[in-house]
Amino acid sequence: MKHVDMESRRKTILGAIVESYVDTATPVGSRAISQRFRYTISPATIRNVMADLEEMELIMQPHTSAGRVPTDKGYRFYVDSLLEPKHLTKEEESIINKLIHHSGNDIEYIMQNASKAISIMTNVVGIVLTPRLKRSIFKHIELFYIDDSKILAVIITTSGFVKNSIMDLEEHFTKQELTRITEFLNSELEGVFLGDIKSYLTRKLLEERDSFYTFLKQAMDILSIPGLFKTDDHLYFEGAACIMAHPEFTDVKKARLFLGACEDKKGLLNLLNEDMEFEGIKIHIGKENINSEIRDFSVVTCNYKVNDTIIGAIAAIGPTRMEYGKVMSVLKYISHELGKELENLG
Amino acid sequence: MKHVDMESRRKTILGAIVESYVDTATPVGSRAISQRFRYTISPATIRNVMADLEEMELIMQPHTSAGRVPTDKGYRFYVDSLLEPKHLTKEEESIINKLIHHSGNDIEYIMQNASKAISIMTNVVGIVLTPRLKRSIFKHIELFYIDDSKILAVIITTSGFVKNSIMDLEEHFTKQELTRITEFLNSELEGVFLGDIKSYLTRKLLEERDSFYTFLKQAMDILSIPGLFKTDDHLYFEGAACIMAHPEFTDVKKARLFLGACEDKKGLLNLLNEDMEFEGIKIHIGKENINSEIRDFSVVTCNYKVNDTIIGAIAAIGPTRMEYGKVMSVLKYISHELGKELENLG
DNA sequence: ATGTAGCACTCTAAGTGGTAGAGTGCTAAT
DNA sequence: ATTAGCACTCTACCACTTAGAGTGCTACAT
Repeated sequence: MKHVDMESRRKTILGAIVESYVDTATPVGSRAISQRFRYTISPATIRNVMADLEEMELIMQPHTSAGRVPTDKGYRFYVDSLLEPKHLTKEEESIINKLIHHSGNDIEYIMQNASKAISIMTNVVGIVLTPRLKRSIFKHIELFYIDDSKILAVIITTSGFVKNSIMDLEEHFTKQELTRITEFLNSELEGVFLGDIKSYLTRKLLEERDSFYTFLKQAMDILSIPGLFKTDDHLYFEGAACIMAHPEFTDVKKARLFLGACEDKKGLLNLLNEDMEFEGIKIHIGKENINSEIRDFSVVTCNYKVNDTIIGAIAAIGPTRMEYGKVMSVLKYISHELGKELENLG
Repeated sequence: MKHVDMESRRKTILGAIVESYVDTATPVGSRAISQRFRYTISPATIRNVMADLEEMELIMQPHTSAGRVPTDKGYRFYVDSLLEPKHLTKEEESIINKLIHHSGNDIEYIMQNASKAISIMTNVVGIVLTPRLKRSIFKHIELFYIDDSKILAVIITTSGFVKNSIMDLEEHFTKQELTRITEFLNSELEGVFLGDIKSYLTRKLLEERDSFYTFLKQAMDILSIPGLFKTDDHLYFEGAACIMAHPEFTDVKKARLFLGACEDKKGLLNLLNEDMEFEGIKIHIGKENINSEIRDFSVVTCNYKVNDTIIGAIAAIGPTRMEYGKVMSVLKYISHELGKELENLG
């Protein structure tokens, strides 16, 4: 038998174990792995390597005389060192394109179809986070007088999102004042991130201490209305029904836990908001998740951009036993297409 | 033993069977019912009645020597003839109030909490349909010039909802024209239902064939942009995790079916939109549902109103074995509170 | 040293048989 | 009309057995 670097063989075998387990969902035994290598390595040898891997806590046995199952740590190693990017086929890409690019101009519908696309392609639950307004760039604002105590503010971003919000004000503004404030804000804020507007104006306020002051103050009062820059923190979910086909959910308790994890909107929202900051794919495997609801499952996230600005995130959540490679490439592709579609909207 | 009208005793016993089954989820036997009546009726008598009820297809046996289970028809009879309105306790009302009235000004959040309230109070999945724009009354419109080919339209309704939509137009409008059209629409459309605007203007168009014609035509062109009056058809769901505690879902297949039913947004949307037309509670039990996805489950719906106009619907979906009385009163109460909350927003 | 065959051992999953108990329908008595 | 009694049926559960998959260890081959 060829002399192979031990370290590298361990890796290969770990990879084989992970892939086989992901595929079959049954603990994988030495024979099965040996077969995978066309019997170029005997089961006995593989058993030895497996014992090592088990010592390293990369795999474990559900019980004596069962095959091995990857641990969270095992998946982590696999994902970090062994995962090869998996390319989507033309057919797969075309399914995704159909879902994302033929959804009309309705953002709701696009988001829903994007999450559906994730779910269909990966067989786990797809999640899409609506574009974060704070990450969008100011283009235009209009303030309308509705009645004595109410103003409607409409903000348009460069990427074409529109946010409006009705505000109760104790202060009374005349139409002229509103027009002046509108004009001022439009000339002043062009190109500023919505999330930065407050600090931007505050800085301005400190610089200019002359007659301009009260005016600027008025503008700020209006803009500081809570909820004006708040995106509707909406998560789109798809695929809960089909994920129940996975053997891990034959036990209804696990199913409940999983649905609980999906309904923990706050936890997922936090995770997505955090991950969004960084470019590309992020993977959270089982106990790596801080959030207790999710600790039995894995979440893969990916941001999406509009005009090169990170503006939102998509994700997949499922059992730790998932096709990480496939999920990664699907998310990458979908985030890209979703970004393009949103650019066209704007 | 007292002589009791046969027909009425059948009813009483059917009621007892339904209630017992709803309560325990196990087929109910003659002994159990007899006990329910403090043994004033013997098990043997009850068996006779049960045989009758079975002949009438109101109850059935899962297998010989099991107790009886209500059929869809049985539930229907129960709901139509036996159900007594169940009042909510002060505590229950206060839980609901907390969820609905302390959600701030964020509609998203209110809707989500309303569906959560349904789910928590009834132990089945709660659904809330966003307010239908078409059922809202026009208050105000503003058209802005964004750039050469784009206009932003913002419509405000009397109930305080705001809808905006960016429109690509081939025709070019000057600012003056836009202002004139805006003014025209605002004076003309006050008090008209958004859903009626098109037919309203068309009628107008037929009446007035003079110089006004082109002007009116322009206005219509703008308003006929698809999606302008389209509500985001959004359904809020809550409670999928907790519903899995029901014994009907120990079989994962049933769980899958149920989640499938919940993900059939179109079907549910249709159902809610239809039911919305009629005042009050509507109940769809099992096979009464046309939609195949839902035929194993029951849906209870209730519209909600803002300023006496029906504007949306809420619902509960769960196994046919559900506490119909409780669900009805919870939906009634929540629809009322939700309406009030939305009025306050406007 | 490294790899492999053989073997005893362990544990699960699946099948079998037997029993208790819940529930029924029927009949005869009140 | 109602009910007590009884034979009958079916399930759920338990104990038991067995086949098979998989392991770890040891001794042997390279």
